[in-house]
Amino acid sequence: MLSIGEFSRVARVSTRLLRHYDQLGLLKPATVDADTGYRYYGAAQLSRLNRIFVLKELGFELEAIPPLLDDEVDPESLRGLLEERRTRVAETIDREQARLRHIEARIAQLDDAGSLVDDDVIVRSEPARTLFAIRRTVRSFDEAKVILGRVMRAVTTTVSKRNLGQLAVLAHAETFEPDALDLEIGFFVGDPPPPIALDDGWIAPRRVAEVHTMAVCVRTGPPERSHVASARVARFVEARGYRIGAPTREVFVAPFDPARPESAVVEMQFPLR
Amino acid sequence: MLSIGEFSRVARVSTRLLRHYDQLGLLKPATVDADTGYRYYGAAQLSRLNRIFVLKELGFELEAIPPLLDDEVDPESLRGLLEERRTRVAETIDREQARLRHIEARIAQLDDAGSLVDDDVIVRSEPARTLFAIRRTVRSFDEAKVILGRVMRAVTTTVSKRNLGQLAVLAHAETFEPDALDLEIGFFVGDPPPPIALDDGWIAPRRVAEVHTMAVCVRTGPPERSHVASARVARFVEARGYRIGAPTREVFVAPFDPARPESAVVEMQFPLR
DNA sequence: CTTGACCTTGACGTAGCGTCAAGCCCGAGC
DNA sequence: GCTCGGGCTTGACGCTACGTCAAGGTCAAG
Repeated sequence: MLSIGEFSRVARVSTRLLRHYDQLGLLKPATVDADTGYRYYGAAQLSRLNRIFVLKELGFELEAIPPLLDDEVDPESLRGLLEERRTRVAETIDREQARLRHIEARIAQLDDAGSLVDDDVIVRSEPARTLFAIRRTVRSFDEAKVILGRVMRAVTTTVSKRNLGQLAVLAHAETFEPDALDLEIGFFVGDPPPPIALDDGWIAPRRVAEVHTMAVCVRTGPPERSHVASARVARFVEARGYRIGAPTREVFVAPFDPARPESAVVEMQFPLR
Repeated sequence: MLSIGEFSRVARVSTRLLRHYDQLGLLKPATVDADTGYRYYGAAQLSRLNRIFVLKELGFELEAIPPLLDDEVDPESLRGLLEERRTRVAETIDREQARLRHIEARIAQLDDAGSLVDDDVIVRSEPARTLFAIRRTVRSFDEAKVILGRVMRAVTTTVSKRNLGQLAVLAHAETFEPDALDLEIGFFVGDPPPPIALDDGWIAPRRVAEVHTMAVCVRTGPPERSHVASARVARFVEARGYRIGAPTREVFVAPFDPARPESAVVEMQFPLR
C-alpha cells in the first residue's frame, strides 16, 4: 500500500488530483483508514489512473469516463463517442486556425499601417428575416432620402410598434454606380403586414434569406459617408481573402431622425463569399 | 438611447453579456437612470462592442481588453502581445491535432480489434534523475533476479530511507537477446551515495538524462511477462508512427518482495523517437 | 519523545457568461 | 388614468478540472 503522497509521486500527479478523482469516484483508494481518513492506494491502481489519462487525452470529460473504464459501453457506442469527439476536435482546430489567420492579418496590418485601423469589423451570420420595403433605382442619395422619408411616414403610421423592426436599406448592385442606385428601402418586421401603395410602387413584405458570413461595421453620419466604412470593410475583407457580395445592407441602429442625418448610426452589412 | 434589451437585439448579444461587460468596465452604458438603475446605451456604442469582439476573437482575455480599446498600448507592445497570442494559438493547434491523431488511432484500433486493447499506455516526459545501480550482462532472468536481490540488500542497508527512490532495471540492448541481457540494476536516489562494492562490480551513482517522450504502461507479475506489456506498447507506438529507443526501464511501483514476484507491479518505460 | 513532514476536510478562485429567482418598472392599449 | 404583460434590476449559483491556501490531526525517523 502506498500513501497518497507516495502514489502521487510514482504517478507524477498532484495529491489534489487524486483526492479529486476519489471524490468523483474515478479512482477510489484501495483502502481508507476508518480512523484517520488516510487514503492508501494499491500499486496496481496506477494502471487505472493511466487509463483515465488516456481517455482524458482523447477529450472525454471526467464525468463520462467511469462507464468507459468499467467496460459498460459496447464497441459501437464507443465508436460513436469517438467519432463525436473527432468532429468536435476538428471543429476546434478549424476555429483556432481561423483565429491564427486573424492574428497574423492583424500583425501584418500593424507592420503596414502602424495601428489596427479596421478594428471594428466583425464577421457573423444573419438569420432569415422579413423585410417590408420598396425597391427603386435612384440617381442620388438625396433622392433616396426622399423615398426614405415617405416610407418612414407610411410604415410607422400603419405597422404596430412592436411588429416594427429596424429601418434598412439594401443596395442590390454588384458594382457601385453613384447615379443609378438599385435600392430597397424599408423596415424589418416580425409578421408580414399588408402591402402599402406609394405614388410609384408598393411597400411589400418579402423574406430575405439567411446570410452565413456577413461582415459588419458601424458608421456614424449620413449615407454620403458610407464609403469610409466601406473602405474599412474592403481592407478587412481583402486581407482575409474573401470577396464582397450583394446585396449590401445599411441597418439603422437608432430610430432615424431625417432632420439630423449627421447623427445617424448605421450598421453596414456586407455578405461575404 | 436604447434600453439594454433593444441594444442587445441590434447587437445580437444577450443582456447578460452587456451587464457583465458593464460590471467589468468594458462597456458602460451611456447613461444609467439614477432612480431605477436602468441602463441606456447610445447607438454609437455598438462600435465599441464590435471592437471588443474583435479583440476577443484574437484570443485576448476580457481583462486585457480595456487598455487595448482605450489606445493605452503602443504599437510595439501591441505587436508583442499579438505575437504572444500567435504562439499560444499555434500551440493549441498542435495539441489539438495530436489529440485528433490519438482519436483516429483509437477508432482504427476499434475497427481492427473490436476494443481498446492498449488502453493504459500513456506518453509523458521523464525528468533527469540520479540512478544508483550496477551494470551487468546476464544470461537469464533468474540470474538478473539474483543480482537484484544482492543490490536490494546492499542498498537498503546503506542508503537512508528518505534518500531512496524506486527500484529500477534499465535494459540497454537495442535488440532483445534473451541470453545476453545488458542490464543496469539499482535504485533511483535523491543525493548520490558513495559507491558500494559487490563481488563482481560496483553499485555507483550516475545521472540519467531527461527523456522527453516516454511511453509508459503498468505490468503486474514477474519479468518473464514483460513481453505482454511490451507488445501493448509496441502496438501503441507502431500505430502512432514512433519507434522505441533504448534504454527501456522497468520501475517498481511498490517495494519489491522477491518472495512473491507474481505480485510485482512494474512501470515499463520506453523512450520514443 | 520530538519535530518536521504528511495527511485530512473545507473553501475559494478560475473565464465568461447562462440561467434562475425575487421583486420593481415601463409603456401600449383601453 | 389604469392595467397588465413584458422588461429591468441585483444577487446568486453553475460550469471544468483541478490549484492553492488554511486550520488542524497523524506519522515516523532520529
